[in-house]
Amino acid sequence: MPRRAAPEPKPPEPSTKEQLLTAAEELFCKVGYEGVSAGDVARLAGVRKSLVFYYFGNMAGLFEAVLERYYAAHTQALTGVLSADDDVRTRMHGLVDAYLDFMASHARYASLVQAQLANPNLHPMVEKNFGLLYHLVEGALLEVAPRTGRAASRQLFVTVSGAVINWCTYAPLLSRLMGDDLLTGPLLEERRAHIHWLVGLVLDALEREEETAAKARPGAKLNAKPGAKLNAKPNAKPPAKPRQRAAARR
Amino acid sequence: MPRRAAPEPKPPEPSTKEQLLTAAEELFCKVGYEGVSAGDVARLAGVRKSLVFYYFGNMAGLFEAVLERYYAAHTQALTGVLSADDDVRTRMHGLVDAYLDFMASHARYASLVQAQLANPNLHPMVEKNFGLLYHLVEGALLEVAPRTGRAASRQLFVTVSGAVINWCTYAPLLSRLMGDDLLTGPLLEERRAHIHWLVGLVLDALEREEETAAKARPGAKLNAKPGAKLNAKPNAKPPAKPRQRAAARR
DNA sequence: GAACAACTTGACCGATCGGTTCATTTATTC
DNA sequence: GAATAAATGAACCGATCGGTCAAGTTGTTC
Repeated sequence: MPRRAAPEPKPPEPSTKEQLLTAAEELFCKVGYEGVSAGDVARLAGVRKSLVFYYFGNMAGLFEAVLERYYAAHTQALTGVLSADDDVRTRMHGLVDAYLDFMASHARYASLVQAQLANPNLHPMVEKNFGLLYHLVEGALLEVAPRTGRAASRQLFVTVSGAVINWCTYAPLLSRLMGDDLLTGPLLEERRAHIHWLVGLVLDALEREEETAAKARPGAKLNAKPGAKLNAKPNAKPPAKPRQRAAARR
Repeated sequence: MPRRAAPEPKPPEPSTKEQLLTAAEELFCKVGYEGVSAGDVARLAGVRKSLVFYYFGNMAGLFEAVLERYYAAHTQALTGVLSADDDVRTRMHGLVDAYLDFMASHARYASLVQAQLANPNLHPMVEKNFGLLYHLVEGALLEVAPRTGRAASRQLFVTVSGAVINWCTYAPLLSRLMGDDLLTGPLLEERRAHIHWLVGLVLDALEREEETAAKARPGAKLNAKPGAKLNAKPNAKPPAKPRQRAAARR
């Protein structure tokens, strides 16, 4: 049986380690960290249980390796959009597209991560990556949203990220209620349109509130962030640019 | 040691069964269904492990009993608001208040339920209760929202329910990032105001779309739901009535 | 082909798991 | 206070858990 492919460049067969990672990924996503045994993982990978400990030391090491693999893809999927120098509106719509595409294609992870986020003593790697995402997005939102109040940037973060991730975590259940798959085809596109619509409504309202606040304030007051302007038309469709990746998928 | 209070009306001390239920509730919420052993539950309740099986048969029975207890409170918390004959706007704002109050005070459950919802082979009791909530809320939303499209009632359901529940499931992590508790005090009230604001934005937009659609359609077209009107002023603050419970808390 | 490292196997360990069994205690009823 | 049923404690079971270990196989390098 072929089971090795260390430095040979020709046959890129998955190594035993990768097979274990893939099997662990599937099981962790299906039943959570607890509830998965080393024997389960090894059986699904078609190897012996002891190899789990040979490659990863213990179950926690295996879990970390799976998380590491996931967050590498996760970070790579979002960094481009978040670091672009477009205006906030474009960046937000781009983030929605990138985040939704990534979560829809890694839907099983969504449940795993959300279960971890709810865990009171969660893994430091999860906390680190979530905090990174939080500060990036909330920081971008601060350009157009106040720090506190009903439209606070932290509130928008939870709402928008939840709008993306909950669609994916509820997918197995909702697909049964709606009679079609939520993560591909028209229902995913409907979700995409919904979140873009919602983000547009919110940004429009923020722009209106900023305008009335500017009208009420005579001179140059020092409280609000200066020059924070949305440079796209109110509730216009998201610019065509970030849609290209979305159109490629599906 | 006092450990029984079957038909005696005088001392309402918690029975052993109730002590086990409470202990199980706490542990299930903390580490999920998997990851909790019968010995753990019994130890926390201060009784022997065999009593778990004496009262509940097996671990699955214990889990069902905990879920049953939870969904009874959950249903009772929402039925009043959902069955009221107020207009849709009032019902939606009332639902937000009731749901947010319930989830904030049962925050540990939020994680448990969300982890269950993400489970591909979830418990029938969870599916039943979620489906019930879905059909109730989505049905109410159908009075003002279309069945499909970017503003579909099903889309609004996921967005709004996620806006409530994610605040509670992310609470342990976000509280660390924000430096204050998310589930009590000003941050909870900020969340409440945010969701009400968001719901107002959405209902206003739906009203506007309905108006322009009615203008574009000359006679009495047969496609849309007739007489579906929001009978409150656009983006007015939610009526004072449903706030009383919210004001009573904290 | 000897030496070596990387990889793999299968047997094994103590601990804990869900669950059972049974004797004992407790409260209730007559 | 005897009888009875509910409630409880303690020991126990087979299975499985995470993890270890020594021996074996395989490919690489001289």
